[in-house]
Amino acid sequence: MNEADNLIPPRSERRDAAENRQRILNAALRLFEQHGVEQVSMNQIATEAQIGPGTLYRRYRNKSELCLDLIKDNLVMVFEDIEEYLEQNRSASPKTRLKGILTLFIRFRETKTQLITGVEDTAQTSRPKSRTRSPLYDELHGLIVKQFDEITALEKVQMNTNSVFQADLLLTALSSDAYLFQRDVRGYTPDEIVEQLCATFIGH
Amino acid sequence: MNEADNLIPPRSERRDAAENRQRILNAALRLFEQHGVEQVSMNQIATEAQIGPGTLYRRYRNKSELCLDLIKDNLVMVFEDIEEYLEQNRSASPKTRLKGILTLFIRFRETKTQLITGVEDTAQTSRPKSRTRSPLYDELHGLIVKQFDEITALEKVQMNTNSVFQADLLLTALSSDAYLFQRDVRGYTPDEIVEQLCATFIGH
DNA sequence: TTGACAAGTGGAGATGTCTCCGCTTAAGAT
DNA sequence: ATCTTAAGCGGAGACATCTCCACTTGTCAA
Repeated sequence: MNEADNLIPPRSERRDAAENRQRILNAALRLFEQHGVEQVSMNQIATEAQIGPGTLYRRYRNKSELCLDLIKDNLVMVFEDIEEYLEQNRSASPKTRLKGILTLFIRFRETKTQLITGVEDTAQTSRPKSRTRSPLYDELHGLIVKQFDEITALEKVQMNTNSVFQADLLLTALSSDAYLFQRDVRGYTPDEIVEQLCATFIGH
Repeated sequence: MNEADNLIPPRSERRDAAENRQRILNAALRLFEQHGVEQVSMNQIATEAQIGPGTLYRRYRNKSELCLDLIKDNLVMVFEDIEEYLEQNRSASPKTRLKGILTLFIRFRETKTQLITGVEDTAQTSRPKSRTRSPLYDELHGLIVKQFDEITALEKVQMNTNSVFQADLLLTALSSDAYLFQRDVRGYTPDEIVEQLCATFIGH
């Protein structure tokens, strides 16, 4: 069960609905593990969960949302880890702390590569033009902006670069597309990618 | 007709095949203009061109390839423009030239936004895992790497950043996803984006 | 011309996404 | 217990991508 869900809606979930939710999650987990996230269709998940396609789509508008639900808990944990790290390294330089954040995030990324790619794949037909990013994106973005701002404040030199822009750029480098390209085609290890990113965004 | 095509294959195209190619291109152009690239399906294009779906897919494995064919000529022109620009600014600093390249490319990008997005959308089912990039990508990438290398050579300070990595990063910022996010959500103008990119990759 | 055959065609159909809507059922009110 | 009702269900079906393969047609050599 997902405790983060019942915070906003005061109305409780119907018992049968809750059961179906579990069936879906279990079925998806099973199929993803067996065949890989990309290879599994919403149809298969519905069949495996023994529900109709309509029921599946009522809860998750597409595979992307389903994947997100499957890593939501882990995502929350990562942010807690990062928060804790920042707590314990309050005295460290912002540059060090930024590197710490990146390392933590990429470590997580590596453990959930397939699901994260699944989350980002919103190649669906009915598009509300998701030009906008998720709240999760915004949270990580905010953390990074903060580090950039502290770096800028520390060094007298007035950077004429915008922290928000830089953070966006840094985060697109962590998207599945860009990240896996660097790792699998360019052949960098995760640590080397962190290294390169730090070198790019915070000189030497 | 597309003169760039007949360079490699010595075997000529059958007459009826050439005609169908034209029908496809014309139909696609018409429908794209009328409804927008995203809204048009391969089926619609086949119908409009009065050919079977199989014939369409024989020539273009997906909409992405079709879009690429539709801008290939323009793409070649952009590279010629860039080449010419570099020619005429041989004496300028590499930083200036890099900015020139970016400006030229983004200007082109703005004129073909929809088609470029269409090219990048490879959300198809049969994936040979297109982790690799196109030759077009590689060409632009090479140009940018060259500028970076010249910048590094000029300044005594040994950058511990890899030009290849930096060029990749710069180019992901020019992908539809990232670029349109900056333009439409963050609200930057094309020129401001160039400005930010320059500020990020080549200090002040 | 004609024959052979590679190249090309088209549409049926497998599979997938996603919606619509009539039917069912859990849950609070009476 | 029963009634009401909104939440939930599920499958038919619209529409999309993409493949397969029996059939057709240009093209080239003889």
